[in-house]
Amino acid sequence: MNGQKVEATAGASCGEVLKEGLSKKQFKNVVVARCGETLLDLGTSVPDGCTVLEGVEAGSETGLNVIRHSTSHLMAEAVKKLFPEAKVTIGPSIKDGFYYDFDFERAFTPEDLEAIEAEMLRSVGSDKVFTRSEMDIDEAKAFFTAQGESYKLEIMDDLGGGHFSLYQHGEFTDLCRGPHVTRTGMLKAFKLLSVAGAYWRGDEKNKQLQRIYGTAWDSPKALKKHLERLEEAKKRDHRKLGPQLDLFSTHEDVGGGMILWHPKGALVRAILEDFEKKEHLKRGYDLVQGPLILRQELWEKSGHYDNYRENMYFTEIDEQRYGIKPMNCLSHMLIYKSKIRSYRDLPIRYFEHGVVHRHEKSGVLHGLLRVRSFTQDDAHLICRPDQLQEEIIGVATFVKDVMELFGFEFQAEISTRPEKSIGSDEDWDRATLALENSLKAMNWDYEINEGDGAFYGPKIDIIIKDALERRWQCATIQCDFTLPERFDLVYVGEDGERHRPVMLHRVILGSLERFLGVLIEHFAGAFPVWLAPVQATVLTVTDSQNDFAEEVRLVLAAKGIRVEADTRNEKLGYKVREAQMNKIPYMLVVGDKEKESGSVNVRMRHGDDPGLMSVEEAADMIIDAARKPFLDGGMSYSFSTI
RNA sequence: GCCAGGAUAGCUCAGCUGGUAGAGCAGCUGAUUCGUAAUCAGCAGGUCGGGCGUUCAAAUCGCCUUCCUGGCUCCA
Repeated sequence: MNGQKVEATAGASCGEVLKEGLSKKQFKNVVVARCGETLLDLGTSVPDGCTVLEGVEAGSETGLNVIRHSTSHLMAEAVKKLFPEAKVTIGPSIKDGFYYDFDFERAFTPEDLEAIEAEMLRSVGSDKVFTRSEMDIDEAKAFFTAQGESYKLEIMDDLGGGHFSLYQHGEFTDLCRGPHVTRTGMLKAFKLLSVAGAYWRGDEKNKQLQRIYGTAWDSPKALKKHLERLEEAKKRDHRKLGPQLDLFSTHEDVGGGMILWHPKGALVRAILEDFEKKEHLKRGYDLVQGPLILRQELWEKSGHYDNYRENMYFTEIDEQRYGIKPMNCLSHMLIYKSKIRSYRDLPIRYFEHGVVHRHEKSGVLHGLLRVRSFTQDDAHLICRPDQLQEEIIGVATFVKDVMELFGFEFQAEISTRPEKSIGSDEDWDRATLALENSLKAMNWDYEINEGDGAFYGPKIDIIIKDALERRWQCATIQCDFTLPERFDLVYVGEDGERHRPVMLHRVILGSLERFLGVLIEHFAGAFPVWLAPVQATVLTVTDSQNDFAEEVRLVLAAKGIRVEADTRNEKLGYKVREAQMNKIPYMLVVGDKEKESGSVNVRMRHGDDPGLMSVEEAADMIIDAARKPFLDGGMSYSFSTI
């Protein structure tokens, strides 16, 4: 750890060696040892040939993983003690904590969790030692058969191999790779959080187990901080802030996954849509618009009927079946097909804010982030194969410009061919390569998700995170060589022959609903000035300034600023508080002094106080603030209600 | 869809083991004319998510259903 040299006697344990080489304080903080890439229990003897042995600190990422994993064993011990009939399955460490899945007849209740936690604390109090042992497969099988732990037998069959390691502390022994902390006394900062159903091996067809989630840290202080962070994130939750700021609501009678947009929320949407329409036109897209329902035959032809029928809404009238669109591509292709296209016409880029309906399973609905009716900023790019890469780069650049405008960090993932898919291997390879090359040309980092592509082609997904660090896909760029085939899209080439174009599906914000949900959390409801539904509010001190306030309001409104005047018979502090809670960027206070001099006293929502200025100056300041984010990115945009 | 938990006034919540509802804020009315996060007083507001049942009696117990929440599975 400190580069100290220690003469180790043969067969000495990692713990003994580290104790020698480290100060008492340092050693106390060590949970496991590391030799090269290998993690070792402190009780394990130093392996032959290991020349550099490091101590892994409790607070490090690796250290926390070990603590969380050990805490999951601690929990399993407590569960087995309280509920001996429960069968254990798996219990890994995860981000910020751990879980363990149990097969148990009855559901665990919140009271059970309390009891389990109390039992865990008792085990910590008796400071039991974690010991590792090894068994060959027959021995191990006999052991777990005797314990009645059938899931462990299944796991061993899966893993194969002749030897298994087991970890025991107190009465509880688990099949486990390790490593673990040395004593239960080292686990002192954890909390059980929730119970949830989880399928054995993540497969819907298997039995549903009960998963208990918990969080664990290296110190009570770190635990407390984490719990506070969760509280903080809850305050930013768009499901709380949205209705609070009067942006949207839902209603039981409307149905699950359906959003009602109130005036302020609808205004924010309108601004976003207006910005996007203008930006698309600048970047060589055409605006198009298709109908909400299309005949079922069309969905059969596209393959959606076969692949996604169970997620589509249908309706019938005059003995004609219609599908409510879950995607916008069909209309766009039919627009393309409305006349003969030359190679000179390509690329063609059709853009639409398309409202789509998808019957998402009831359990997945989640605020604005997963709904059944939403608007996509959808485009279809139809191009020659030689233009494919350039088009992908164009879209990726567009995505980057927009994400930077909002200040989002994002991750890119490429998804390759899934099992259930159509098209030739050659097409898939070519398209996947084009996606990869484009991201390389953009200098983006990306991960590869093998087999995660759409059934008709590979894709790039852009992932952003919500307040609780849950990941949501927004932008996506998908290659498609199936639909051009099925719909017989063609263009006439230089050679006078008919050729097959390539199609890209892509969205930038993705679902406007989802994007707004993430935006609300990202800004904690305090939208940037250009998006704020109300940009300024004029606050009077007493009603003798009401006339002047109305004058000020009219001056700003005439310049296109979204402004209100609060002339209610309330004290100034009351009005300031309310404006602040509504996250209105500018408060323009007018009292007798301001009325006299034709000025306003400006206060900003985060407490900044630019002070006294003329009405004109205030208007310019607001307009500049609204334009700034675009100028920074080399774009320009203004939304005006006049 | 599956497992679990929940729904009481516009909002946040109280209402013990059944005796047919209560607070604060918001709203309305009045007083107050006030300088940067809550002025005071009064008034009004709920078929306790919906339906069925048990009971002399249901917000409270049981069943069904809608919606929400935490996960799992899924996400063209």
